[in-house]
Amino acid sequence: MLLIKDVCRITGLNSSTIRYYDSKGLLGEVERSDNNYRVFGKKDVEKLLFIKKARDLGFELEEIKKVLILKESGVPPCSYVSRKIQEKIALIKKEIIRLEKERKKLEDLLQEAQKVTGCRGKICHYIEGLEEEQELELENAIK
Amino acid sequence: MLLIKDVCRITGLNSSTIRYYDSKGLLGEVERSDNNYRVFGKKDVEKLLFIKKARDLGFELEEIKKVLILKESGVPPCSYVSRKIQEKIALIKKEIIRLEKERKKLEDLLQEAQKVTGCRGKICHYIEGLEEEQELELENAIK
DNA sequence: CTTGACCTTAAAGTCGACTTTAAGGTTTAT
DNA sequence: ATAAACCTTAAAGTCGACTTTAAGGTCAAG
Repeated sequence: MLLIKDVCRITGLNSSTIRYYDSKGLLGEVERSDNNYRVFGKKDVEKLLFIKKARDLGFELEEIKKVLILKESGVPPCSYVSRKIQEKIALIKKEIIRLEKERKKLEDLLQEAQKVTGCRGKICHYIEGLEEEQELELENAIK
Repeated sequence: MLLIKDVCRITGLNSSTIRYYDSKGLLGEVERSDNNYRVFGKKDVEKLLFIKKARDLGFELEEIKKVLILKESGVPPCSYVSRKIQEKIALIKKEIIRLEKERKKLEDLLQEAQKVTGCRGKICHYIEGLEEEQELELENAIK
C-alpha cells in the first residue's frame, strides 16, 4: 500500500533508517512488489512508530526487536517491557548520581584553583588539584 | 630512564594506551634508545598522569592535547582549562535535567500502564502510552 | 529517449578512545 | 640455541545506531 518515501513522510524516519531497521530484522517480513520495492502496510507503520517511541525512551534496537518478536509470536511483551523500564529508571538514577558527583568535583576544583594566583602545578593546577603527594612516589619510581 | 612497562606500572595505564597517546601527539617527542624503544623521563610520566586525571574529569584527548601544547610552548593553559571546566559543568547540568525528565517520563509511563489490567495497545501500551489520537492520522495517511 | 524521481543492495564511513592482531626486532637467562 | 619477556609498527576491530557511497534497476513524464 505504501512505498518507503510515504512511510518516511508518515513516521518522520529517514529511508535508510527504515531499511536499516528492516535489515536488522525489526520489521519481520516486509512485502515486496513485483519490482522488488518494499510495500508497507498499516502494521509496518505501527511497528515503525513503535520503534521510534521506544528509541526515544532509550530502548536499544535489540530490546525493541525482542518486544516485536514476542508480540508477533502472541506473547504479551508487557512484563518484559515493564522490567526493562524499571531497569532503565535504575540506570538513570545511578547516572544522575554519578553526574552530580562529577559536577561537584569540577565545581570544587574550580573553587580551589581560583584561590591561587597565577599558574601552578606541573602542567595545570586546575586539573592536578594542587596536590604534591604523588611527587615522592614518582621520584622513587624513576630511580 | 624508563621503559614502557615501567611507565605502565607507575601510571596504571595500558602500554597500548600509552602508545596510542603518543601516536596522537599528546606526549610530544619521546626519546628513543638505540634499539628504538621509547625511553620515558619524569616529564613524560607527569604528562601521562595529567592525561589520566584530565580524562577522568571528562576531558577529551583533543582538549588535553591542546593544554599540553599550550604548556609546552610556555603559555599558561589555566584560563583555557578553567573555561573548559565551566563548559563541562554546564553540560553536566543540562544532562542531569535531561535525565530527570527522562526518568519522570519512564516513571509516569510505568504508573499509568500499571493501572491497566492485561495487555493493551497495538504492540505494548507501556511504550505507546495508551494514546489513540494518532490512529486517525495513520488511517488517513494510508488511504 | 532521456531526465528525474523513485527504488534496490552491499559495503564503507562516522563518532572517540581505545584494544587487538599480525608480523617482526631485541635482550636476557638457561 | 632457544625460549621468555620485552619492544616496535601498521592496520583492523570494538561499541551502537545510524549515514553515506557506489553501482545499478524501475517507471512516468515530456
